[in-house]
Amino acid sequence: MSDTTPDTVPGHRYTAELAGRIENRWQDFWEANGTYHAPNPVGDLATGDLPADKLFVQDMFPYPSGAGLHVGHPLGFIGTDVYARYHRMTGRNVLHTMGFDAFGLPAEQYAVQTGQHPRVTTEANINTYLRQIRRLGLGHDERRRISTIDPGYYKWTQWIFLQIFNSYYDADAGKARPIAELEAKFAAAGAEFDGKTWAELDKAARAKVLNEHRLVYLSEAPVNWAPGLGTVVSNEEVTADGRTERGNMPVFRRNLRQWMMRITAYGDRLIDDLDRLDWPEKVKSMQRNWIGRSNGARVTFKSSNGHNSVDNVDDCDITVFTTRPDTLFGATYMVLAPEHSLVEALTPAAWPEGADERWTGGAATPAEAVAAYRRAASTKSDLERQENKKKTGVFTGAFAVNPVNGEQIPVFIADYVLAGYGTGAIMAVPGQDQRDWDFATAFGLPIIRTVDPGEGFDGEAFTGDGPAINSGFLDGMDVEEAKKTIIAWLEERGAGTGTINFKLRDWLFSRQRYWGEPFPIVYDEDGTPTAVPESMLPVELPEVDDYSPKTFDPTDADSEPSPPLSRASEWITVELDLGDGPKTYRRDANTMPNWAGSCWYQLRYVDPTDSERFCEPENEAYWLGPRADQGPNDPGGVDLYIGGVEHAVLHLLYARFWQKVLFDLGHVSGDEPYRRLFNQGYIQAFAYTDARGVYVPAHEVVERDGKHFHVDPDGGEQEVRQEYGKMGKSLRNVVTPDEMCEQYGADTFRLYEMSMGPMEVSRPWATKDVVGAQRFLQRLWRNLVDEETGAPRVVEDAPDEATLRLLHKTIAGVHEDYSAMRYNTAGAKLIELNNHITKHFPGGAPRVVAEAVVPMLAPVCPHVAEELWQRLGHTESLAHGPFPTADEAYLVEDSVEYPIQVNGKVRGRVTVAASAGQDEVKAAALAEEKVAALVEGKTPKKVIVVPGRLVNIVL
RNA sequence: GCCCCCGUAGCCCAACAGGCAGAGGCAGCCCCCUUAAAAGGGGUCGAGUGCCGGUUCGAAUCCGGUCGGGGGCACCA
Repeated sequence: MSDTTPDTVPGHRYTAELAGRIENRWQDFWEANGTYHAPNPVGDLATGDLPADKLFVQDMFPYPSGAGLHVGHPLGFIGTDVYARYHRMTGRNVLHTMGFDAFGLPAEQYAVQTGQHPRVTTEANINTYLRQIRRLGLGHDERRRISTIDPGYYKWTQWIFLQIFNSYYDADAGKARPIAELEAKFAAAGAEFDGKTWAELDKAARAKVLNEHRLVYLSEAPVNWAPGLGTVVSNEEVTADGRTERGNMPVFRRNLRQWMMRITAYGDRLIDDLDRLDWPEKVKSMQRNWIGRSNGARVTFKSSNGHNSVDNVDDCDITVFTTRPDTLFGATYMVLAPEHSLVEALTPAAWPEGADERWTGGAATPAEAVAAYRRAASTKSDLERQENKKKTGVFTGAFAVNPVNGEQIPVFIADYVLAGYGTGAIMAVPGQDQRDWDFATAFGLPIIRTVDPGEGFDGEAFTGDGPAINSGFLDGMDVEEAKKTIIAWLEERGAGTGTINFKLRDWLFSRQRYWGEPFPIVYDEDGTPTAVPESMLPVELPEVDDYSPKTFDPTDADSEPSPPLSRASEWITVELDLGDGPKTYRRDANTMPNWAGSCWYQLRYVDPTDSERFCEPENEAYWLGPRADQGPNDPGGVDLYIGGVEHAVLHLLYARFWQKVLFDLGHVSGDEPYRRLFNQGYIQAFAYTDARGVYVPAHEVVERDGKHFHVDPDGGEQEVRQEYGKMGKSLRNVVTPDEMCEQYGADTFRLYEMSMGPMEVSRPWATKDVVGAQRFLQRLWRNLVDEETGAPRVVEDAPDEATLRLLHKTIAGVHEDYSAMRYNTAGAKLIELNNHITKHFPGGAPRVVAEAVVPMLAPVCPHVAEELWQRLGHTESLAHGPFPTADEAYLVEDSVEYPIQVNGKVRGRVTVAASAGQDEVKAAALAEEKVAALVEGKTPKKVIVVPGRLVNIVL
């Protein structure tokens, strides 16, 4: 390291130590001068001229974790910064900043452990984070920093919640509307609700009706209950193996009264509008997959059973969703999910005559069999239910009527049918569905093929296309035609309808935690939820003694959530006058999920100080509105949004949903939040385990002959095993940006990260490679500054033609690379140019070259670029340019060297004037010595001249 | 099981739209500087593009198959 031999290093060499001084100085300068302040059209931040050409660049909202940053975290931040700086230098008004998504579980859990208020630890973490990112020289508009835990911010999160609460989805118009309009419609149209008109309903009854239509509503549906966390979580937060994404706790389906957001109303638009977005295909397909739209039909099967146990016989009809209504003639039995609400009503008192032993599970009555099966299913976690692919189930004792042929078919319950998808019930067609085939085989149920699988088919269920058979009036039709025909037939008879089904379910929006936004909702004595008036926002979090929700044994499925806010007795009851005079209300004790704050933060970045509105319309339209230059279908949104792919369905789906509601209600001008999305790759790292499987510090490992050895500080050495993956404390392979800044400087670190590969690619961290970036900056520095004296060493003479050509080629290439986020190749071009300077100008760089190369370096290495710019004699910061432009005159070559291929192999080269026509090139190629020898009087079959590229002679 | 992405020097990566496989960095090697060493300087070596086949005058690039790696979804009716 440089500090070991200070006496031999020239005083003005670009060492880590000098870089550190330069970086500090410029960070202070930028901050003091508001260098990165981007003016708004109106309001507090309307400072300075407003360029028409703007760019909004955004990083995904970071959570300020207590662990601090490792070198992987800033990759995306530096990428957006380079992009922002490049565009700022070319004259655009660039909005780039960073705030914090600061509510969340880790801070709360830490608070529970230490007894410290989560705000205290969160704010400390934010300060650490800010210190770390400041050191990297990110050009953020500091005035726009926001934090979701700030009451000035979450006031508006609550306000948006109320907008959604006070809306319904008008399916005919295909958009959200104020709930007041629906109320007026109900009042005017004389609509009836259980035989009463709107006017006849009392307040609570009206509220109940409206609750059924609101975009945020209270629901009693089954939710994901995680006893180990003491809270419910959304479907998106449950992993495929039925555990919580955070905390890895088992999740159980429980009927609990919870807030839901009606995101399903937007299913079509959320899918269709993906086509208008400039997003990675991968993310789009993940969203399509998650939303899971499928076309099919709902078909109702009448059931005459159940009247033994329940009075209302009509209620026993079973509606199923199917994507294959064409196979209805092959439906030989039905299956309900064990949790299906009709199960009890359907179940008769006794088994029908001769019920199969396999069907009854050996139980004396259907009720016993059903109860036993339901009990068994409910104690299984989702994972267990999925793992066991062997079909289980039990007969309910009931039958239903197949509407196409009047056949009585048995009704089962089985856990291979999911309660939450479709109607929670299916018609089983074993001939065309493998799952049904498996079940039918296990239970001895009939199998009827309704699609001809063709000669020689020896499989089980046939899911392909073919002519319908055994299907009455459908026989002979292909699947597509049969579907159309049967849907029309069903609709005519009122037995079914063509329909679209979504896998997407409504968004469970309440959590039983402390550290989140309180709901701006109170309940009256009837338990009717009412919005807190806007004037009373924000509803602030109360101080409490105990931040933890009541948690339970993680496997205790029967436990009940008990949110911490419910114990804040002072806060929970409140006296309000909501129009009926002062009354006592009870506050909602839930908090919003972590995703709430990040659903709309781009809007607040735009107008962070506005106290009247969440965002002024002029500012919103300028930064986020649709733009004519983006084509006719432009949805608007952030111009470049960079983050990891892990938020593909959670945050990105929720944020799109909120944006669409705000758009429908006229609060914003664009209907998508993020026009262009880009997923950066991850920085990964090697980790090493010794013979015991214990991780050893990665920096103490050396490689020899493809083997890895851990060199103990005491001198011992042992072979270790290499793993590749994440960087993390427990893997003992963390490298921090702070260390890199200390050892090399922030500019070197930035340059190294950007040159490791293209932005989207994941790559391994290699500390030993960082020195390459440092050497380049040292060489560049040395070409412009005398290492002994610190004086500039540029020469005023005009450079030669070849140098100018290279310079302008570099300028043109660097422009392209920066716009395409190919920072690795931009860096390589600058190194190439610098190598040229080193070789040809030992006395110092020509000024014209120096004054171009420094600004070109600035987006990646802003500090050293500012420093060099100043030393070249400039007094203005480089942040807003100038950025050099290429002179076309130097880009066109006078002459071109053509490689000459004979039968595809290069055999020689000729140099001809760039203006030469194809015939001249051809003639020159054939005249070339080695080529002529090969051709030797033969007449070539073909001579291909690719202008500017090569010549290929085919013999 | 289904879907998507990626395989180029020892390593990380370039190669516009099919047209000379190499821009850049690390490591290696040689030389210079140095009493010496180093993350100081200069230079140099290095792969025929995972594998098989096809299309083409010409393939890293397009197509089919195959192997390897990564990711997403997964009883969604």
